[in-house]
Amino acid sequence: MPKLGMEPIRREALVKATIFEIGQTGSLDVTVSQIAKRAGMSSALAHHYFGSKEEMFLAAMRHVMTIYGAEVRGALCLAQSPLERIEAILAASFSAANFRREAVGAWLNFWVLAQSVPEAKRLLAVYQRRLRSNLLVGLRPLAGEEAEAIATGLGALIDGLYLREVLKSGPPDSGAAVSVARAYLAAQLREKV
Amino acid sequence: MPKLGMEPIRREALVKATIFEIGQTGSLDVTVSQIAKRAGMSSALAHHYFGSKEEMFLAAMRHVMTIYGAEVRGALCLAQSPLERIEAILAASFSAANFRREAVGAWLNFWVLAQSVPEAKRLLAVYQRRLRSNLLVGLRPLAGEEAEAIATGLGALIDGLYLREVLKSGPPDSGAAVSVARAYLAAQLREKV
DNA sequence: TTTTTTGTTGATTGACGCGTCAATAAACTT
DNA sequence: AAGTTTATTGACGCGTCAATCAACAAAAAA
Repeated sequence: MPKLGMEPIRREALVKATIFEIGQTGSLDVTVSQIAKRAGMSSALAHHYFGSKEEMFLAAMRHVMTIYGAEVRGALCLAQSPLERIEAILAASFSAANFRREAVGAWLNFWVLAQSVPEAKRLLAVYQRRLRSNLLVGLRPLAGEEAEAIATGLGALIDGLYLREVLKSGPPDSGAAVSVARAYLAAQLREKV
Repeated sequence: MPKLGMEPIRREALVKATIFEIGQTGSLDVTVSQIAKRAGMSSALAHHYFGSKEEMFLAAMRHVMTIYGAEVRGALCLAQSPLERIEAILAASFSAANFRREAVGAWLNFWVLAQSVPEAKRLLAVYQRRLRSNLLVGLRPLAGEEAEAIATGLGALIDGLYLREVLKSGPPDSGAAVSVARAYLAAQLREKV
């Protein structure tokens, strides 16, 4: 009994199922049938809405990055000072949400995907530019001309800390990651004076 | 025309071919036939020497990490001072060898593999402990008790910088990566005084 | 010399996956 | 009422792939 206007619903369900299955498997080795089943439809329908599996992956990637972007924006709008802005970004980057199996699987696999799929690389570049720009808004009042260099380091440090927390055995410790990032920042800023 | 003592030769050829193909494809989506062909033998022989594809991946991973370990050791034995030790590690981490397609593909995909294959996770943990320990030898004379914390940050920063250099479009700039790491170090050490 | 061990492969198996297509049916349009 | 668009799926073609096996070749051991 086909109801009209299913497209957005189906697409969203497929995107979420894609992310879930990637997280579950830990790799991009998921079948369209798996995804479709999880989303409650036939694989043919999945192909109807997204032309190919790759399109599903890219849509999932956009979704993950959109969510992360929204989290950061949400945290930023409460920030009152430059330092609070940076703290907000750190908190969002190491939030529990980002350490869920699905998010972890998504990020790690998107890094891999970026190697062979230009569009995936483009999306990652967008994410990095946004993060950098957000950091700079907070850093410029604190560090002036050195803000650029500090932002470069801090951005990389965030990714590296994330990677470490995610790959170590045992539950990730976001507090520790934030502390290290804070220490980096403190050292770089103190140098200013 | 079977010659004796082929096992080590075949295994090495397969390991190198595995790394090459992963780098070429940019993913773990390589077939045993591809690998075997590249290594100049039939896929059946590949299965004969390694029981399964996963074993090939793990052997390849060990190989990549062994190479990297050797590079670091080689650079370290020339180091005369604590600071030179750290510089040596940085140079090795961002060496041209590590930015080859094959090395990049290997590292990124091993991070993904670690999600689902415990042995892969274990190997990565070994690598991280070794890096940390190497850093500490250099850091302790310079930073005393704070060495541990600095090593944690520096280790993560190295991974993060590597990731950034690798994922950006255009050729990687190892000089830039080393500069950022050096700046981090300088800031953390100056704080001491 | 016979036997065993080691090296090697073509062919095969059994399974699985992506993407397509024809067919069905409900909802809108005219 | 007839036609069009949207939603939906079962079946399937065509290809792929990991792993196995039987069989053959050459060196080593007995």
